[in-house]
Amino acid sequence: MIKRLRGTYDVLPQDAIKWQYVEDVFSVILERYGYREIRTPVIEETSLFTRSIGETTDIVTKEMYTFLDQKGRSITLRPEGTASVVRAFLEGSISPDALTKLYYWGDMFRYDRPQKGRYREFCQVGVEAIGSAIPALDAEVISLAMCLLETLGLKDLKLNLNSVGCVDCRRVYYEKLKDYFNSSTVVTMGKLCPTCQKRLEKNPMRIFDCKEENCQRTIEKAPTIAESLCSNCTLAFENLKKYLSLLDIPFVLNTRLVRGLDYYTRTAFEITYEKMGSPQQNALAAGGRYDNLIQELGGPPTPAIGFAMGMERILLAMEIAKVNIPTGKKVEIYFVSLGEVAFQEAFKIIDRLRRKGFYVYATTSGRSLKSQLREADRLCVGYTLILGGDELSRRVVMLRDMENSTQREIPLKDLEDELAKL
RNA sequence: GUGAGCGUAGCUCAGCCCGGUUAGAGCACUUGGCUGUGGCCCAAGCGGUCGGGGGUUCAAAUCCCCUCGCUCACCCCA
Repeated sequence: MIKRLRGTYDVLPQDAIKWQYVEDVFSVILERYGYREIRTPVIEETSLFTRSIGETTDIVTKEMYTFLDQKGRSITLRPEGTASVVRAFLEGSISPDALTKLYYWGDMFRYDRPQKGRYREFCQVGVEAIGSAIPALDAEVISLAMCLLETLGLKDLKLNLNSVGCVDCRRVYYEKLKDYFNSSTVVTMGKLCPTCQKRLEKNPMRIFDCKEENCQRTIEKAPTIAESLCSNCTLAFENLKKYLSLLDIPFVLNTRLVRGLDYYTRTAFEITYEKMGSPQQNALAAGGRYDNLIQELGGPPTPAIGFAMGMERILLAMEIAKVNIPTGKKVEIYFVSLGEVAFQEAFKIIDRLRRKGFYVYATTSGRSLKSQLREADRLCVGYTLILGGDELSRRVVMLRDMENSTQREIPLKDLEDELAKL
C-alpha cells in the first residue's frame, strides 16, 4: 500500500473542522486590521530564496526542496512566505507609495527530520506590512499576532523581543563578538564547538542559538547587541517598547533572540507557548523587520515588517490548552428506506431536499432498518425519515425525532414545509 | 546528518525476556436475540504476509543479523 511521504500528514475530517475554525477566526481578524489576502505560487525560481533568506542559512544550505524542471531551470518549493510575497509585490506593482498590508496562507516545504510540531510540508499564515518604518507599525503587527492567538483561546503567551539592528550596527557588533569569542577569557573557558567556530566567521550572532553546554557558558558574558545599536535603531526600539506599553502588551527582552533568516533588521520577535511539549518547538509565531530585503530583490528602498505563524503548532497548542471549538448547529436528517422500490423513491426525494438546502444522509445499499437507524445514531443526526412499502403506498413518510424517540407521519407533499419548521 | 524507542486485526495493545497445539483481548464493524425502529445488554461472525528479507533450530511473533518504515529527541526552525 502506498503511504504518505515522510514529514507530511493528512487532515482527516474530524481535524479539518479545527482547521476551518482557525481559518475563519483568523481571516476575520486579519481583515479587521486592514490586511488583504495574497496568494502566490508554491514554486519559485531558486534564486529568490537563496538571495533573500541567505546563502549560509540552514534553510538554504540543507532544507530546500530544489529540482530542475524539464528545461533545466532550478525550481524550489517555497520554504517560507515572505520572499514570494515581496516578489509578487514588486512584480504586481502594488501602489508603491502607500502602506501595503498583505496576508497569506499556505503550505511551506523544508527538508528536515520531522518531529512533534515540525513537518516537511507545513502550513503557515503570515502577514507583511510593506512601506513604513515607523515603530508604531511594529507594535501594531505584534498586537495583531497576539490578538490572533488570544482570540483562539490561547493564554499565557510569551512575547520575546529584540532588536538586531541595521547593517551598520551589526558590522560593529560582529567585530565586538569576534573580539570577545577570541579573547583570552573565553579561550580559558574552553573551546567553542565546531559549528560555532564556523558561525563565528559567518554570523557570530547564531552562536546564541547553540545548546552546547560549553558554548552556553561563554554566551552568558558575551556583549549584547543592545550596546552596539546605532542611535536611530536605539530610538526605534525605544519607540516600539513605548507603543507596546500603550497597548498593554507585556514583553520579555531577549538580547539573544536571533532569527534564522538573514534578511531581518531591527525588530525581531517570537511568541512562544511554554506549555508546549518540546521546549525547542514552542514558537507559535515569529517575525520581524526586513528593511533591506525589497531593495536587495531589485525594488526601491522600502522598509517592511511581517511575521509567520505555524498552523500545526497552533493546533497543537489548542489541544494542550483544551480549547473548545464551537460547532455550528444545523438540522441534519438521515433518510432510511426499506426495499428497492422505496429506495428509488427516496433517492429522488433526497436529491430534491439537498437542492433545497437540507443536510441529508442516506444509506447507499439496502440494509436492515436496524442497521440504518444505528448509522443515523452514529452520525448524531437530529431526525430520521423512514420510507417503507407501507408509507410509500399511502404517500406518507415517517419523521422520527432521534432525541426523544417520537415519530409522526407526514404526507410526502408536505415534507419540505415540515422539515423547514424543524 | 546524529542518537534513542517502537512496528502483532481497521484502532489501542497483550504475547517476546524463558522458542512448542488452530496468535489473543478491548474498541470498531456485520448479523441475530427484538420478522419495520437507534443508544444499553447478551451472543455469534468478519477481520492477521506477527513491517520485509535472511540465519539458527525438529520447530520462530518469540533468538541472531540485515533492511525498510514510523515516532521522539539533537542540529535548526513555524
